[in-house]
Amino acid sequence: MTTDKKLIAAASALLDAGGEDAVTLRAVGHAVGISHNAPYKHFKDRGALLAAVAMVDFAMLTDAFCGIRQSGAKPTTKLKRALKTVADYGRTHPARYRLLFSNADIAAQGGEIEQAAMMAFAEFAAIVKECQSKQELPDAPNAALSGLIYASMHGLLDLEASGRMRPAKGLSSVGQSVDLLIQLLSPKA
Amino acid sequence: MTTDKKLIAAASALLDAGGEDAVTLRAVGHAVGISHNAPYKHFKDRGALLAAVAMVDFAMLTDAFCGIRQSGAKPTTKLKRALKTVADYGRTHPARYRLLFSNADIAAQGGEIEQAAMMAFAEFAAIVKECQSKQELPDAPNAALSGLIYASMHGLLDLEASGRMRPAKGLSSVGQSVDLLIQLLSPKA
DNA sequence: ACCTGAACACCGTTCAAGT
DNA sequence: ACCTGAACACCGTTCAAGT
Repeated sequence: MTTDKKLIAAASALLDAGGEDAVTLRAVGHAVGISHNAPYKHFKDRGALLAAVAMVDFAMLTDAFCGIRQSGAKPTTKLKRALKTVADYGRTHPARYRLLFSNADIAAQGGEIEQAAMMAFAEFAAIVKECQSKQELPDAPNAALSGLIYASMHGLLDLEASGRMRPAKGLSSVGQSVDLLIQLLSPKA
Repeated sequence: MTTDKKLIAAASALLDAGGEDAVTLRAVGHAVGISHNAPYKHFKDRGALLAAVAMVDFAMLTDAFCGIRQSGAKPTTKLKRALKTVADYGRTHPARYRLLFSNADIAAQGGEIEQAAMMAFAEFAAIVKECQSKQELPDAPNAALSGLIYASMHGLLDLEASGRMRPAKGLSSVGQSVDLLIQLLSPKA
């Protein structure tokens, strides 16, 4: 494995283990067995290394969505699976999820990262479109509806991750809330 | 004004001016005219100072929601106004908004801050309940529906603030997306 | 009670120097 | 081309000392 890949893998592992603050260049360098400033020969700065982690994960999500879309399941099942994929990823790797969907510095780097994000969204939107074709979701503009559904999912996950989904709020779980949303959005239900 | 209040005001201003990273105890102390470690006599640590800022803002949102609820407007108008209040606050003070709704460390402090958050949510839920009573929103459990609507709003705002609401995604604006949500949720529309 | 200055253990980043 | 060690300008936090 090249040093670049090793650095990305180390940063990814540190994100899972201790959150974004744990990803210091000193810790990353130490994990790979090089000095704390050697990463600068592979990435412009700390932000670029984190963006590289995000790139890998966006590609993974795109693949996952694509696999679900090409499966033989019925549209709403595909949608629920796609949303569950996101929820599982967000819960298992909260710091990495935030990198992809909540970190302004990452998005500000534009270019490759923005394209990777748009590819993942396009796959998601394609699944939503299938639901719309089968009249299982309303006839709103596909991008707007897909964005709204994704944003709802994101809001639920972010509130949960930051400890704001208290049972007292009636938000017993992200899964239940998503199911409620899809049910309420279903035409004529 | 007591030193405590001055520190909170200074931290709040620094959040608006330069984001969370700009709120260093050195900068806060300097703004108030004391040394960089004097704040420790008023707040346990940097996190407690930020939590105090969040407390003030939660109370402000609670008041705003309460005022809207007691107005003579029709329920859906109240709901839209409440959501617009949140959107305006989130856009004008993004760093402070994140403190209230995205910062895990703040929520983890529990106690007072959690209670302040729940009071704001209760006011919001009361407005949603009025909409439900007038059959303008579906007959789902109030807390679950309120949480879902708020989470959607939060997801839209967070994605926008972090630079992920590209027009290409069909999410031309948070306002339009919120309107779409309320329209789609309206029974028999 | 409230504040100060020095100090400690960290950061990201830069740079001269090595191979 | 890739790496190292020292250095710089920051942090949050602690502590002894002052009033």
